[in-house]
Amino acid sequence: MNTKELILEEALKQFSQKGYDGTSMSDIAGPLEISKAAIYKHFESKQQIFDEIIEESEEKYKDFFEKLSVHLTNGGNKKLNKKDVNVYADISAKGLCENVLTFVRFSMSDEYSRRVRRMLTISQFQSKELGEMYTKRYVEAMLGYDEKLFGQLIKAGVIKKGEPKVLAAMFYAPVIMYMGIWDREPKRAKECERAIENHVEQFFLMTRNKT
Amino acid sequence: MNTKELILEEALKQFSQKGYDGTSMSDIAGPLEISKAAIYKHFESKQQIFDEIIEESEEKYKDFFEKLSVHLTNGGNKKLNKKDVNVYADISAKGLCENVLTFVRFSMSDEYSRRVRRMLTISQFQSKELGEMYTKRYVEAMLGYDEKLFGQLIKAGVIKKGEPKVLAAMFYAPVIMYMGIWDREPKRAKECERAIENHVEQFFLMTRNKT
DNA sequence: GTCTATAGACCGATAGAC
DNA sequence: GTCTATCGGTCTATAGAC
Repeated sequence: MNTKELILEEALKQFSQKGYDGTSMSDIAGPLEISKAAIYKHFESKQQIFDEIIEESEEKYKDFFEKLSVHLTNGGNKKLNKKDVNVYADISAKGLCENVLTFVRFSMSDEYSRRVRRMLTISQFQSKELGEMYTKRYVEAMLGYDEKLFGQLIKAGVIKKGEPKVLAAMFYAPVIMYMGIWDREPKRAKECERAIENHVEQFFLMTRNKT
Repeated sequence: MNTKELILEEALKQFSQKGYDGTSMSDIAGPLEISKAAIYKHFESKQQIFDEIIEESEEKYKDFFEKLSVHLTNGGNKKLNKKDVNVYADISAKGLCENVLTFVRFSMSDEYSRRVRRMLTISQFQSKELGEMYTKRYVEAMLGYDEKLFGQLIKAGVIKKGEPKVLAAMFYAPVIMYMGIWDREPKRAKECERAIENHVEQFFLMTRNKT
């Protein structure tokens, strides 16, 4: 790994722990055992380091989310005959659960994801752009995905009637909530993981139509 | 208002916007048109200002939440005969809605509450204590309250069966989620308020037993 | 309890040698 | 592309006059 990438990695680590203002150039240079001056051969300013971290994370996030959403985009564009509906819908219901659990497990175990999320959490009020980015990434992306899928599941009669948007919030918001506790209090990781699994399971028991 | 209180007020304003490290003593002294040195006649250090804000907010928070929870503590200890159950439960269901909407409206319109919540949001990873305080105040307090009430509503047969804890999360987590968007993007206030009202309404349509 | 002045440390960023 | 040395500025906090 070259020096520039090492700087980005260390800066993210520091920013996510102590925030932008709480992190000095020495804090970044120190653990890498280089001088502050060396950093300025790779970046114009401290702000530029922050900006590049955000930019890089945006690309990685998009890649991850595209892969995660593959099933939906397939299903959404396909016209189904009546025989297919139940099979497809059943897969979608299971897919929804697996999907959100995959998202949670990756988001909470991957150190890079955790650091970016922490950094954005403590920087969300720094600018309009960062606030909007936070909402899009950690709220609306999954919420919009779930909303579409719930729309399909309702049509297919797999789950009881309801507004897809409300259902999506009832399904996904508790997941965000427990991830927040998990981030703030890592010792409660197991408890939060179980709570999320239990929530996902109970949600489908409660909303699923008996057939 | 005396100088010490003015300093606490201005410091909270600054901390909630720019964070602890992003706020200097000059930032606090400037708007009050006093010198930095004057602040040190009232506080030993910048950290002490922060600590006193937290301490003061804890008291105010407890007072507010006690008042909000009055109905529950009455109902929880009272033994009800069968005739009372339906009346009481119906009041509780309405009370739950009114309760959470009162909480939301106050939390989002009161400038002091907004500032404390913003400050804690961007400080939640600074220490174990602040992280735990955030969870208790903005997640577990209401969640625990709702859980107890859902337990009663299930017993009374007002709403369909389900784990009270899961129901409480499905009810309250979307509220937190929309409050988060509201805080980050104030121009979406109306949209978030409507979303919360709609969620609360739909939730009871979906979970209520037909009698 | 307020001020001006300043100590002393640290900040982000640069100059110039190698 | 790394270093040492340093610049100009800001930081928290204090000293001492009024």
